[in-house]
Parts: sequence; structure tokens; C-alpha cells
Amino acid sequence: MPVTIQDVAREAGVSVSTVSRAFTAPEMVRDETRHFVLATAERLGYRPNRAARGLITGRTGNLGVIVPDLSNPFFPNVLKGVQSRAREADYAVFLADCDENATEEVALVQAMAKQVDGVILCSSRMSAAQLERIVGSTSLVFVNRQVGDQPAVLMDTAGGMRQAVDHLAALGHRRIAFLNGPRASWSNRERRRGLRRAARQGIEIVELGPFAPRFEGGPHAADLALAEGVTAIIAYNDLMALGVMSRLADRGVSVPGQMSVVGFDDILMAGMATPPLTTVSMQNERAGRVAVDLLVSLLTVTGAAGDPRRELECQLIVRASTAVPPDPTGR
Amino acid sequence: MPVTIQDVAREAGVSVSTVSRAFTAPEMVRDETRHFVLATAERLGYRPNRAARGLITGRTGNLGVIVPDLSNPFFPNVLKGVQSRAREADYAVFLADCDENATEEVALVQAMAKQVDGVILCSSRMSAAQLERIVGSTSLVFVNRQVGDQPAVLMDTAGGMRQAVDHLAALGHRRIAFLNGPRASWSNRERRRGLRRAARQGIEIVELGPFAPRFEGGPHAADLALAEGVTAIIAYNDLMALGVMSRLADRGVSVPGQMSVVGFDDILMAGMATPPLTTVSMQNERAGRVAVDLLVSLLTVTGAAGDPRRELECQLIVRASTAVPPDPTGR
DNA sequence: GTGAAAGCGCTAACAT
DNA sequence: ATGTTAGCGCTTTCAC
Repeated sequence: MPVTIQDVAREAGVSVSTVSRAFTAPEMVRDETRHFVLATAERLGYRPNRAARGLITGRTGNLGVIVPDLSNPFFPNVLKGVQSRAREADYAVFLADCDENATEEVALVQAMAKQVDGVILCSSRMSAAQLERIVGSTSLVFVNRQVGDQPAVLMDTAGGMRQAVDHLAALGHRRIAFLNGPRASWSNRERRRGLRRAARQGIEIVELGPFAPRFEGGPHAADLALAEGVTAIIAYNDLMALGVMSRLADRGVSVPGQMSVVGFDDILMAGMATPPLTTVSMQNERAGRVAVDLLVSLLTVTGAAGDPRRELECQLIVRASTAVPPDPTGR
Repeated sequence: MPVTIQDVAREAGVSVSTVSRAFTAPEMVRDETRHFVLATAERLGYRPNRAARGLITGRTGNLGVIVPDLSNPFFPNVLKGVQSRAREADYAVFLADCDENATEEVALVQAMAKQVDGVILCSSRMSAAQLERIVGSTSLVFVNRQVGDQPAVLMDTAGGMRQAVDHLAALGHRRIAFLNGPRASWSNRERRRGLRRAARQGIEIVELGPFAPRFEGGPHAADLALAEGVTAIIAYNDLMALGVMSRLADRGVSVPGQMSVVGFDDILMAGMATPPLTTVSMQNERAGRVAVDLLVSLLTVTGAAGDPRRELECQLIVRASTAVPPDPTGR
């Protein structure tokens, strides 16, 4: 039932090579012939079989993306970027969700390897030993994780944290809580590290948690932060921050009047962040696009060209224009 | 560099056919031989090339999913379900985002067709004429859209709406606003239809909009609803509802004290819905799983077996336990 | 139970 | 500029 290259060749009265060339090497076939062949193909509804092509060229025209959890709003945005850039570069994309499971992640890479030209690993959960096993099976690009000198797209977490702390400091805050996300999370370690570096003279950081990186993790975290007497909270991510704000509202603490809340991540790109929440945007969609660019350049360029690592700036987005400094004498 | 079936055959001292059979028809090869072959394959790190296999069997072991917009939180949840079920059934999945563009959607189906055994179309934006063009190119399963007698997974929108209206009516509401989503949206039409059917004696529905199905659409919608003097609002989706609640808070209207708000969709599954918001859960993840089951059964069963259409129940989730009836004399 | 050989749809030499 | 031929890695007759 599917239309093959043979069908087109027969119908157009030329050889299969000519049809093949009309698609893959247009300059090698006479204009007149090419037009006729292409028209015939179009009329018959012929679409080249990429799998068969890949069998011989060694390049599949596909690339894979693996994310730890699709229901974490961080990743759909990355995916969106991967998608649009991949389509522009005429790549199809395989998607897999490893469900936060590193073993599964390894298996997925191996399963994909033969069908793709490269794989983009988002916030990979793999251990060093596991990574060892897959390096070499296919081209790899990491997003949001740095591993050896592997190609990677990273966020300037430290920069984002610095912006957040500077912002809070300028508002007069002196005692700030950081609500940790999952201990095992590479992102969380990065954010803690960034925060410690950003902490300046006269600023005290109170670390709390770990908490679940979701709305549900917020309310409890808010209680603990309140008990610590901080005047500002930096949450691991926006989801948790939303949960924090919900509890603050319940307890009659006004934001940003009595408490400033900063979220990390960029789910606000989907239009979800509530105004009084200040967020550090991670530019996930952009990260997805850059990851594809990186992978494609790895695939096409023979020798290594340019830096295989890209760092993306984070951006502090202040939604609450009415922020007021807390009363420094309070407690 | 990749290990082929030839390599395994040579190493194991058997023919390629035997290796092939060891994988695809275990009962046709002597236990002893099979174990040895499998062990050798394992040792060499051999993974069958699915593309090559597909070339001859006609089945690729892949399936495709097309969504209109990944940054709409409705879809990642469906994807999550598709993913996990597909993996269980040993299918790999191609993902594409058509960016709300029907023309692009058609092109994507055609591009995928040769590489997949079937495609799952989520909330397809295609016109009837466009659908005509792709039916037959591959097996299709629709999610959240009914088109002719094509296999589909639908949500019981009407049932969800009925639950919402019953809930509000029981609380004493008599005048309810419905905030429309995009006019062109099939979901919106379904929800309106469900609402009209659910509207009972003594309940007045005020239709507003259309509004953007995002947080940003909410604030303006809230103002209009307030001006209409309703006591309850049913928003097209959770995102918009969140925007509504934000504006209500700004204007000092308490939820659910003075105004009840109901959202549609299930982004709350990601843990995002704020407590005072009541939502109608669409079970998107479940829809994804069911869609895969449907597709797989379409592919494996020769004759049509069972109903090619599944309807999923919607579920009203009341988060605000403190809801109070509005003052019926008020205005 | 196992091997040899014929392709699946396509591209890449090698002719012409 | 176009046609012929030999495979890519695999499954599947058809022999043995």
C-alpha cells in the first residue's frame, strides 16, 4: 500500500537512482527531469522511507530526548524548544520519560541509540558509572547537568541566585530562607551552591527542607520558614513557591508586604505565576533550542568546532512592583 | 561500530537465522542453542536494529503523538500516560508539537506515517477536509476530539459539567458565569454544550468571552463576571481560573466566601491548583494510557474487536471545604 | 532445529 | 546526466 521509490521510478519512466537523486542531490539531475520526477512523486503521494534511508546512510534524521518526569513543568518547556528547533532542522524526535529512574534512563538511551543520531538528556539522574556505560553508544547532549567535558547546555544558576539575593537585599531583607528541593537533585545542589556564593556580608541564609518540589511541599515549608522568623523566602521552584504563598495567605501574611517570596524555574512561561511571586526564569525553551543546535553541530561538523558547552543567562522577573522592605526591628 | 546480528552469529558459531529466531521466535530454537546465542548477544552488547526489522516486517514498533502545544499543561499529562503505557507495550514514541497549526499537523502526520505503526492525535486542530487527507496513511487514534467513527478517547465533559453545576446549585448559587476559551476549540464547544445541558431550572448561565486559555485571560474575565453580578464562575480551564482568583483577591473578593470558582482541566495533577479552587479533573494521563491501548489493539487484533471509542469519566475535585452559599438577597 | 538465500526501500559506488 | 548493481541489518521462505 505505501508508495515506494520504485513506484515513482516506474511511473515517471526513469530509474530509481534518478528519483533518489532528485531528492537527495538535486544538482545532479537535469532540471526538467527533476521537476517531472518530483511532480510524479507528489502526485503519487510518495514520502521517502527514512528508516530505509538510515539503514544505508547511517544517519536516521531522528533525535531523542529523555526527561525525568513530564509532569514536572520544567520539562515540557524544554521539549517545546527542542521540538521547534528540531523541526526547523528537519529532525523528528523520540521522547521518553524515565520516571525519575536512572536505570530506566540507561535502558532508554540504549533502546534509542540505534534509531537516533543523538540524544538530549535533560537533568539526567544517572550516576557517573551509569553515564560511563552509555557514552559512545550515541552522541549525547546534556541539559541542566554538567558531566565531565560532555557537551551541555547549562543555566547560569549562580547568576540567577545572585540577582535574587541582590533584589532581596536591596529591599532590606537580612534573613532569608532557602527551601531545598530533593537532595539528590543536581539542580538543587546547583542552586544551593549559587546561593551560598551570592550570600553577602550581612545576609543570613536559613536552609530548610528538603521538601517535595511541588505545590504540596510549600505549605509545610512556609510554616517552618515563618517559625524561623525570616522576612524572605527563596523556594526551590515555582510550584513550591505557589504552595508557600497559599499557606501565607491562609495565615494572613501578606506578600510582598510582610514576606517576599522568590520562585525558581520558569513555569510562569506558561502564564501561571501569580503576580506577587518573583521568579528566576531559567529560559527552558531556549535551552531546548540550543541543545538541538549543539547536537546538530556535533553531528554535521567533522572536527570539534567551538565550545561544546553553552551557558544560558537566568533572568529575575519581578512581578510585584509594590514590594516594600520589611521592618528591620520586627521579630 | 554498532554490533550487528552478523557479529553475534559469527561469535556464537551459528547462522544469522538462528540468532534472529532466538529473539523473535524462541520456541523454534533448541533451548541450549538459544541460551548460548542470547548470552553471546548480551556479552557483545547487541541490540536489534528496529528500523531494519521494520523494513521487512512492516511494523516499526514506534508510535507517534501530536499535540497542539506543549506549553499547555493539558498535554504533558496526556503524554505522560502515553509514555508509560507505550513503554510497557515496548513501543517507542515520536513526539511532535504542531504549534496550534492544522496545516503543520497534517504535514507532521505524513512525515511520521512511514516511521510509526500509528499516531495519536491530541485535540486535533484539523478541519474535516484535512482529516480526509490523512485517514488511511496510518492508524489513527484521537484524544479529546470526536471525528466520524474514528477510534477516539473522549472525556465525559458533559458529566463533569453536570457535577460542577450540581455542586454549585447545592451551594445555593443561581447565577453562574461561564468564561469561554477559544471559539475554535473543540473542547470549548464541548464544555459549553455540557453546561447548557447541565443547566437546570432556576439556574441562570451568563456566557462571557472568549478569553485566552491562560492565566492572563483570567483577570479581565473576572472583572466582567463581577460586573454581571454572578456568585459563581466556571472557567474554561484551571489556568484562566487561577488568573480569575488572582484578580478577585486584588479586588478583595474572598473565594469561596463571596465567589465560588470552578476550573476545568487537570493541571492540578501536577500539584498546582490552589486550594480554594474547585476543579473538574479530565484524567488526561489516563486518557494517554487508554489511547495507547486502543491503538495497540487496533494494530494487533485483525478484525475490529470491541468499541473503538472509550469515554472517560470526569471527576469533580472540591478543594475548598469551607464553601458557603452566597447571600441570595445580595446584588 | 538449523542454514542458505531472497528480499524490505533506499543510497552509493561504478558504469555508460 | 542517467542506469545498474551491490548491499545496509534484518526476517522469512524454503531446503536440508
